[in-house]
Amino acid sequence: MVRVRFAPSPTGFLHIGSLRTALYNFLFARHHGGVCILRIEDTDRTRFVEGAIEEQINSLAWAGVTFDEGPHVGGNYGPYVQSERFDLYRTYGMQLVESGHAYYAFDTAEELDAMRVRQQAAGIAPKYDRSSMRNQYTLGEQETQRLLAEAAPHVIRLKVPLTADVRFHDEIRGDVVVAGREIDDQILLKSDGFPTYHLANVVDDHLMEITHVIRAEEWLPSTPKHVLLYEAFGWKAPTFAHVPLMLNPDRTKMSKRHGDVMVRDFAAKGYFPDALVNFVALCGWNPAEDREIYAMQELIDRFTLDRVHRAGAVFDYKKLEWMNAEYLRAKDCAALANALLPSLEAAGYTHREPTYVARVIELLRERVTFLHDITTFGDYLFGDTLAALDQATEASLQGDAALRAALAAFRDGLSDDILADADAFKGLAKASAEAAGLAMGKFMKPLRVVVTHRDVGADLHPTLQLLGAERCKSRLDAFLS
RNA sequence: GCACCGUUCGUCUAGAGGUUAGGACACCGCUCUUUCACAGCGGUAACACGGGUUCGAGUCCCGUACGGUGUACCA
Repeated sequence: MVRVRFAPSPTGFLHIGSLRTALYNFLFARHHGGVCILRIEDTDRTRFVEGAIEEQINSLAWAGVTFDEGPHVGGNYGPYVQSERFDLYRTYGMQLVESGHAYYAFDTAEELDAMRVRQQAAGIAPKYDRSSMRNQYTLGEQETQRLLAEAAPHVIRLKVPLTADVRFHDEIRGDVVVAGREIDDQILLKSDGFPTYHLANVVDDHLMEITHVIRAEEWLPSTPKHVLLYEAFGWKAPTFAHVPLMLNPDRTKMSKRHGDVMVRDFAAKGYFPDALVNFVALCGWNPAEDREIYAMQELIDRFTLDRVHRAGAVFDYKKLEWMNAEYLRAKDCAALANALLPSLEAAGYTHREPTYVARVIELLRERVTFLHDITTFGDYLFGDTLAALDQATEASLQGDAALRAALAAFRDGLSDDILADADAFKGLAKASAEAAGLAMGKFMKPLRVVVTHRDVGADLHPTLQLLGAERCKSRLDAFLS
């Protein structure tokens, strides 16, 4: 049985990169009929943000990523919040001390800083120096016990075997080998008693029977420590898969400075969740087909780890926009109308009967990226108070006698019957223009401007048809008067 | 600095020794459209570099360069 987990820390909103990691876990689990687990990694109390857990779960749910086990749904492997598993980590950490795989260290932050400064000055890699710092080995058993007895602040560190290489297989990157001498004696239990990520994730992944650890590439360098921990405990390590990072245009780790990066930002901007999921799924993975649009179930059917790309992927906002527009064009207009209704009401528009709104959407959606664009793009269809025309345009239109004559003739001939028939509409427009000695091009454009106060929009005939003869006439009258 | 990972059009990618190196976004044309868009058609544009291995290398090996990540009592 495949069991995977997405393990965010509650330090803020859900990052788009985290969404993708969660999505890959979700797709992998569903593809294999396995279990997808949400685990909260809140072992750093200083970075905890109130409400972040709920916020992240909401973003995930919005995107359609759901969990079979987690703090919000329960499960047989709980609790799913690490701070509620506090005692567990101490127990396992001590087990390692007893078996000789970990040890006590008493160094202060200042002493550690000094050590690093020394090492950098000497041109060597900053790494805990087990033989010169204040720890169980340098202090001796007696002194260690004495310090512990008087409750001196201390941490538990992993005793990394210096001689052997650590090797593991990554499903995406292949075999990875790191020399033991390169690996730091990582702190396992902090002086506040909380575990570090490294201890907690290994203990929990084992206890929760996680089979595949699918996480971001930034974890690759610390994976050897985790492998060492599994070995020290005598546990079988899960299969690792480190997915590539999502990048800024300058190829650094995706961050705020280059645009929106939080899932809620994308939602607020008007992206459809299925479009965002579709896009993000294809950012670093693809099923090798000549198509781009995939529904969630289609992603599930196709998702495999061996098709995850190895290099980081620059996040292309332009392509995301294109994809959102694709979804906008494909969705059911009645449903879209329902979704648009609240903002139409908020904007105070008068014409917002659902079937009418659906027809407006049908007419205009080919021209916009977001559903809410239609609110402003089609304002002349929803309301009868038109956007102000700029002075120069107004003046030149008003000053054109031939145009006024043509518009008047058009106005007089207009009826819903005429609008119901494309040929009849065209005939009327043509007759009106010609009678005033106007070329069609000199008539149709101004007609659009006068009726909609905009120079771009959908085809004029269906637009006027949607408006109805009455509303068209009153706008023409307003101009002519 | 050191460790690890990576490198195919501007971007996302296909490619698992023999391809005119394919698709998508973006960009540029043309067609359609009495507007803008959509759509259709067409175009510009890539195997980082150097050595091997091989009859043959984008594909395999080794270097180099460049980039990223990591290097915390953060995850």
